Amino acid sequence: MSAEPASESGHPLVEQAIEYIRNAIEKHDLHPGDRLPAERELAQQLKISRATLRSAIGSLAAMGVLRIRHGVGTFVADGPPEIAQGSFDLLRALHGFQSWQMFEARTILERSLAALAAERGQESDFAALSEEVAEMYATCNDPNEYLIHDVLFHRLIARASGNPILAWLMETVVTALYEARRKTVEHAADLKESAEIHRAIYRAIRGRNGRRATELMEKHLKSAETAQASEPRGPAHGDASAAGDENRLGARRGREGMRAAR
Amino acid sequence: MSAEPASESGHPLVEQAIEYIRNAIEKHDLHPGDRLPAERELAQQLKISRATLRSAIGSLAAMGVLRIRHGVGTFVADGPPEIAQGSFDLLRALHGFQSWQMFEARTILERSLAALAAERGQESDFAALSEEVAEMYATCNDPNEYLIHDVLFHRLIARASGNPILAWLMETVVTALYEARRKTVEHAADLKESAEIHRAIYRAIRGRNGRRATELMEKHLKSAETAQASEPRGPAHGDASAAGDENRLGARRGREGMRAAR
DNA sequence: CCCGCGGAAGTGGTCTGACCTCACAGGCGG
DNA sequence: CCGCCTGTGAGGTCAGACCACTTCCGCGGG
Repeated sequence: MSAEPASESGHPLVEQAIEYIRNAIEKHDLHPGDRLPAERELAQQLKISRATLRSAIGSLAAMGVLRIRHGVGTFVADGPPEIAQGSFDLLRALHGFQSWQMFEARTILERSLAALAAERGQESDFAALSEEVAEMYATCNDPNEYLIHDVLFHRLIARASGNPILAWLMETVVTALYEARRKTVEHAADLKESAEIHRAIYRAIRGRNGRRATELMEKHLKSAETAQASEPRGPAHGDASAAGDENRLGARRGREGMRAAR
Repeated sequence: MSAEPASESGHPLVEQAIEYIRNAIEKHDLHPGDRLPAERELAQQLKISRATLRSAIGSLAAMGVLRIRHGVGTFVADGPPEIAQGSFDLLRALHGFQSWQMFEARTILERSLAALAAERGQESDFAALSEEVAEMYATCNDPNEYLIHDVLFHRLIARASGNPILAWLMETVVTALYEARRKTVEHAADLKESAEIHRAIYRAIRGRNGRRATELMEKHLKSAETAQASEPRGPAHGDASAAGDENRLGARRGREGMRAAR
């Protein structure tokens, strides 16, 4: 191992460019949501070709640090640290992550998240949680709709935990399971029962009973894993065309105007 | 209305290219360590320009899926999933991850890792662990050397846990703490004591005493955090609002700072 | 007066094809 | 036999042109 002196004027030009933007962000010259100068302009400023700058921007975008919008501009990522999901998928393929391993990781994370939420959750968190539970009861006849609230519920717990890092890790793992989950939920016999458990978890958290919240969460995920494991699991599924709706929850990032706290 | 640019599937060309490589990997047409065709060649195969292909490769490299070696070629990443490290650093800067949050995340992960290692570790794992402990004792007078074995020790536990996903998550978090850790260890008064704890953890794991391993690991990380926190280091940004609310939900409008530092 | 369509402006996306740098391997001379 | 040296082929950078997408503003019709 070495020290990677590539900090300032490293050799690869593209790395210098990355470093430049990186510094601008770390130095708070750029904040989440800000727009970068146009490529042509920035390239001229940095005295590098647009192609090179483009590589740098592309890499940062791949890392989830920047968000590029064709015809609009390049922005510093803000909102939910929804990142590296593609990365995780690839890693799974490369290193052969197993399904049970993902569930295990998820369980460990969510278990802790639940405990922390019980410990540090605010009233506002509880209120939001409660609302999601209600939504789940209301949609147990609509698997797809139900799943949305399910995901939201877990995400709210993560937020209530007060630890964005853990929340991010969970999100990363969960995202990889999302696809499969959608299929599982389709066949799920009783979403009603699932809603019950979520409600129990909610109550444990609101009651600041960390231990119980942990246990319930473990139980919940355990059954979820079992349910999914029993699925016939289609191997290849080239995903061809079908209905590629690609519904990414909460990914939409608008400007201040929108958003209904619903 | 003459001839369609022949863009059938996906939208952005670069994404198509990524998808192509991605599929090749997921379909096991490419395995870790393999070398991709030369850029010029591959570009011609995919019927896209080299620049576009280059973007795709760059993104995948940024995600840690590919490794580029100037003058040699582009390879599919193999070995240790050392990835997205830069990503995490940036995220930290972007979302203001706190030090205690990183420690908390790390503790939760390592605690579980230790328990799993105690449960599923193989003799070979124990042997390696034992060896690292010995090395730690042998190097307690050389902080930098000691740290290496320290890291190795934790990594071995992660491996012994049998869950590469958790191991990867831990690695991601730990990497971000590495820099700071190196400084902490410099001032560490008694690495001897630290070695003792590691040994205790090792014994608990080998004895398949998951609970004890968990407790010891927690204790160990707790003291590590304390040690680091006591460091004078830290500009201690007196960032206004001291009230416990680091969550900035306030929308920020298109500012556009950042000019060339020449 | 209001609505809507169309074009201008600006930004990212792609292409071309040339040239540079770096690694590596093999040849030639010492 | 060793070592410099050059050739080959890979990635890295560059320049400038053109395409595609968004947004916005103004003109004309309702």
